[in-house]
Amino acid sequence: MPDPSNSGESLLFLTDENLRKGIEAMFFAYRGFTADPDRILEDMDYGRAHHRAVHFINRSPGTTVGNLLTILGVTKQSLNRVLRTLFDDGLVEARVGKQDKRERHLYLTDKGRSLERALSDAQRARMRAAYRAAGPSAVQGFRTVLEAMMDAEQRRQYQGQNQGSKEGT
Amino acid sequence: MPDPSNSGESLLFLTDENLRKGIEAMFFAYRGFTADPDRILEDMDYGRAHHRAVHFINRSPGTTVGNLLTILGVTKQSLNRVLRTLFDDGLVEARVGKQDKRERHLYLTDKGRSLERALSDAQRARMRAAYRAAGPSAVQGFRTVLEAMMDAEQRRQYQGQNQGSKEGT
DNA sequence: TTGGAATGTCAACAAGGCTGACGTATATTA
DNA sequence: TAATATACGTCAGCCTTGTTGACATTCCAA
Repeated sequence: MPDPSNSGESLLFLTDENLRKGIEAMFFAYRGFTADPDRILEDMDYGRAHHRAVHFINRSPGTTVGNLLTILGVTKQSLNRVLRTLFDDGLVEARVGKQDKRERHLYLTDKGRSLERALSDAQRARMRAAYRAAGPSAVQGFRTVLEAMMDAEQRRQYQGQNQGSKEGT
Repeated sequence: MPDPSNSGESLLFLTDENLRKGIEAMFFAYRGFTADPDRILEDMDYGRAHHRAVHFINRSPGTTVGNLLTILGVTKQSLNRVLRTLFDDGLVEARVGKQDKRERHLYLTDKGRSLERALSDAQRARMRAAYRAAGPSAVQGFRTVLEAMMDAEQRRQYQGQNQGSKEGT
């Protein structure tokens, strides 16, 4: 809660001009945000889609294909194309579920972990530089605004790992 | 400058875990950020690329094709495909430069302005809600971190409109 | 046992990136 | 003035990553 006491006083930060600035900040910053991993990826034969898959499999080892579909918000056909190349290249392995044998639980292999490491090192380096330059309280604000910008569904994914449907692994 | 006085004390905000959270926040928030305009666009035959073009032409009326290429960071072939449909549909018009007749200066038509308005209204509404929920100081931090996350080149575009090469219009 | 869920896969398509090559004004410079 | 460089457009072809639709398999649960 942002302090509703100053009604009319400092609502200046809601100016259209300020909002436009925020919009462009998102646009330009997102470019920077993806630039470093993109450079690494284009040397291999991978793209951003592979990065996302690898990231979330690393975050929640043993997650199912269905979970991943929900998080990434793409169709299974699209995800499957990406996963297949990751299987073929030995970066990800799928184990048939013990309880439910229809499910495939996804894990990074050593090779997969090492790619993940390379990608996230690069991305974290930029994030760390930005955090350091901005300072802790700015970071706090950064996270607060981004969180408020998400759809409710995404916010749940972001905050709780996941809660609604199924518990990964 | 973030206050270098607390060395070692509150550097906790630079944790890998915190950075990972920031990374995912960017990912999920960007989805929300583009969701509303995307919904409008898919009803017409346009995509995000059209949105970006329209946005920046609106921001800097009379900007040249070359300027737009720099800002958007795409190839002229890619931009041209988008611009052509915008011309054909009467959303954007190009005027031959007075000083340099090789240049085309881009302007939104009334129709273009009305699409731009619809798109940016939607996007601003979400941004406004996020800003309001987060409060002014969070917004300050949000902008600071995003700015620090940009490449130097993009930061120049973001801050000064543009300075290095050519003055738009 | 039967319906539906979870998954995989084939095929076709579209948007929007990219490269390379070429053409045409127009400007600038030697 | 002639040569070169710039701004822009366009044709052709390629790639990634998204989409829909259809269909098969396996398995859970009522």
